[in-house]
Amino acid sequence: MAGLREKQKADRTRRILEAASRLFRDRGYGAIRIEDIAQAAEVSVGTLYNYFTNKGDLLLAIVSMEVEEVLDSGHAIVENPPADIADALAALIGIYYDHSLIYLSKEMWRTAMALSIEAPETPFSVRYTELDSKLATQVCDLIARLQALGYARATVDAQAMGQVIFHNLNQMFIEYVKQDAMPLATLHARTTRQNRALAEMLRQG
Amino acid sequence: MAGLREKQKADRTRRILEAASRLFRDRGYGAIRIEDIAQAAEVSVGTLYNYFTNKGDLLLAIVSMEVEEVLDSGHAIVENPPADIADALAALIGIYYDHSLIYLSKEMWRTAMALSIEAPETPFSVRYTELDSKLATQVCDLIARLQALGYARATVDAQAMGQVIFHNLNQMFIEYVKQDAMPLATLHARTTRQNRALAEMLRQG
DNA sequence: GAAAAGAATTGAGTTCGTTCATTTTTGAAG
DNA sequence: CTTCAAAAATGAACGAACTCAATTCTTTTC
Repeated sequence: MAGLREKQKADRTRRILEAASRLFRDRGYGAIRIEDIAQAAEVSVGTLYNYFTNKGDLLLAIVSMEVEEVLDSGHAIVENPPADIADALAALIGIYYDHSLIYLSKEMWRTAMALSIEAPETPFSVRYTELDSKLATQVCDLIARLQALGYARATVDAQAMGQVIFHNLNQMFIEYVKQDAMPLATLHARTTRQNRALAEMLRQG
Repeated sequence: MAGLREKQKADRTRRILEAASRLFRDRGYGAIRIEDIAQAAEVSVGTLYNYFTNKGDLLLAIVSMEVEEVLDSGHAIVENPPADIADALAALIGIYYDHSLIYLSKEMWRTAMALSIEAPETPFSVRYTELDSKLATQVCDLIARLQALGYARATVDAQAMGQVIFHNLNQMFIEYVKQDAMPLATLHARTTRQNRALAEMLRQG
């Protein structure tokens, strides 16, 4: 099972991902050539293409790892949400937004989101879209949980509202990464205003 | 004012836009080379680059014309909206969605939206983002109008809600163009469900 | 342990978007 | 009408992503 071939394959994958991750972050996705990554990972250009379908898919593999972490972190909030709807949304969205720029630059996010729209059939584009869909489900789960706990009106369509809230926070994040000058605080402030409007309507009573 | 130089410039711009529009639509954005467009428009490759910063910006110029039309059409709905909130939203969004594939293919939309995220500083990317922002404002105006007419609760933040609704319909449209197989009817059905949930909470009483 | 099969690596070659030094065209001045 | 300067057009050259025929490395078989 763990023959030489398997081991080498895993090792090369790791080296490529590490090299690409560091180079993209330090010098920018656009400034890095495939040859640079191949050299840093000590493989040939052709080999790199045996492991990832193209430059963009390599980026999406890196970004997907980040989204997986965020998805994990969000779980705790859904399990045990703050009693107020606005607070609960703020807590979950805070996790999403605050993790975002720890390992990835705005340019990397821009490129990744652009690619997931432009080339949605690529392996890691499919993966990224799946993860996005799971994030949406997580927001839906939060709304349902708030309803179950009696913090939100039970009559509203939790799934529909969860999707709306997720699509909004997603689009707000896109606007944020589109403007290099925009600070994270502005993103938080704007999203909070929108979620307050939604929370007021969702609240019991 | 209308010297030979001006006339030739306008004529070349028109020829380039027409050629690109037709070729992108008929054979796909990705399948068309800059040289193909230049040949069809009877200019050199270099000249094409004097008129548009790059291939993507040329596409965004074409898409922007489409968005301008949609924005115009939407105006009438805002001025004179149906009395029910869900109906009013359906009417406006129907205009947006139904116009979308008359002149543009899904691939063109995918590429255009991807580019507006990936390269937001390019001239027609800026233009496209402005138009998007005007569409958002149009939705906000509709909500405010419904409030003024007494069809929607006056206590909710019309601007925040308008943005949320717009971001949702935008994201739904992205999901639609990402899947070549998805019919327009599915997009309508899904969005209608979400808007129904929102409309119920927005309704007076 | 040698040999054959098959899997994976390699880098030179191809393609296409983009640039830029040169040439051509236009409009203004005398 | 001629001359000159500025604006615009041109296409050959460049750079980078991606491909593929030839080669090298693993594993399996006898």
